[in-house]
Amino acid sequence: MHDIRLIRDDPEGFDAALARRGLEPVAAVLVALDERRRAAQTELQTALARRNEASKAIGAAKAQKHEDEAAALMAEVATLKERIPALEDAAREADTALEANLAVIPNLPAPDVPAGRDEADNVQLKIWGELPEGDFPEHPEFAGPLGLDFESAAAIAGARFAVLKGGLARLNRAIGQFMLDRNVAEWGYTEVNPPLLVRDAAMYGTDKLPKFAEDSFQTTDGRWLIPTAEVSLTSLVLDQIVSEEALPLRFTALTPCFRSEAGSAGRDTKGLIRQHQFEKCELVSVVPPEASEGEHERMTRAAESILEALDLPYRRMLLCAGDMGFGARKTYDLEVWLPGQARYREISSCSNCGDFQARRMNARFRREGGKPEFVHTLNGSALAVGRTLVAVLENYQESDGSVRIPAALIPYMGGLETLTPA
RNA sequence: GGAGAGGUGGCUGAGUGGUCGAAAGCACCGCACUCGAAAUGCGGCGUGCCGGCAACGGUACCGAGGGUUCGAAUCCCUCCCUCUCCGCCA
Repeated sequence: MHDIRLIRDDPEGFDAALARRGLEPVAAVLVALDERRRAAQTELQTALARRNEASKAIGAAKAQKHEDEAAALMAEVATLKERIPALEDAAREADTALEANLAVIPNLPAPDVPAGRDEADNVQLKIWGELPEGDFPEHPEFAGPLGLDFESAAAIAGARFAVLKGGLARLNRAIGQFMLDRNVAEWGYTEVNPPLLVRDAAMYGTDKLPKFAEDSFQTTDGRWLIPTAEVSLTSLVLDQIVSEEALPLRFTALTPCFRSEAGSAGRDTKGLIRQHQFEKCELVSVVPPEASEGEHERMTRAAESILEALDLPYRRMLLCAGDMGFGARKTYDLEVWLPGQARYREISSCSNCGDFQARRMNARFRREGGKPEFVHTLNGSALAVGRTLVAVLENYQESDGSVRIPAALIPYMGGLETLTPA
């Protein structure tokens, strides 16, 4: 959510920043809505002020038994009363219109984010690890005998679900546990076990509503299945004023995530890359404004360090303005090398949202003796478990159909060093 | 699921429909006293929005949304949440 006052002060700058995302100018419309809103509010407040003043006078007149005076004032207020409901409606309507228009405008890109339309304009910032040489099969081609079962999943739940069995199921669990432990022990995040079903307010605050309702699943009682633990974790500060000393807040959670994948029909239909349900280990940081850039680097390093610990080749991409998510002002994507596809695929996305989400959810902090200020929020995956499983399978596969277990995961596998086909 | 109680400022907790943004206490800040501190005394101490260079003024907010009234923290309705007891349940 944007601060209308900033748009009012610099409409050209606002539109210029939106243009870097490839969006049309909207400042003029917003400023006009804001002028209408303020005019309506001022008119309403003037009427209310007179009503309040007269009502007090009525009380005073009655106390002194000046019934004629009271009756005259009551007649005046009666005429005001006819106007006030219409003024209230106008003010509320103008307010709602501005709010609705603001709520669907994405965050502005940070100054150091490159302009661009889509992923073709993203910038590779670093590359890590050695790529394996040769041709390798994709995981669906060899993971069946290891316990990957799409047929059962289709029968039970439909397309874009998977059943993992035996050692593969354990490997998936090992990956998640490993990540969660690292985020806590190495990077100081607080482990959280959050609700997976949330209210509208949590979805709205983390900018999943109103624009992306069709991307998530909703329960019959109106709650939402979280599309990412970012929603639950960031909402821990919803409507809060935290003390400055409490910051930074760093939360991590390993949760299932649910996505309808509306609009991705035909994409990634094979394998575990794009599922309706997957696990992800999420990082969320809540910091003072001046700390968010540094925190963004730190968070991204936390995610990278997991790939390094698993010895998975990856690269870090700086997303261009047009490829960033709705709430982000700057995003790094980590892309892991998948030998089966012979390309890098997104496995983590770390975003600095600035005060964009904080405004939507009214999340603030107070400096010593100061007024409340909006916090900055950040979120990142460290990492997506399902895609990490794919990366491990494809990078650690052997020609005999077995898969070696990365050294860091062996303790989590009860000492098992290799997955062998059934 | 059934029955009941309740949601007031950072916290505790008052509040007969009018002068209530709201007593009092705690916490916090400033000042006085003190060599310093404690204790004590005095003063201050919510947030959003609108207007204003500012001082300041207006308005809204006592869980949320409606309603009654000249006027609502207070009366009425709906919803949300918390707690207690019973039932059910991993």
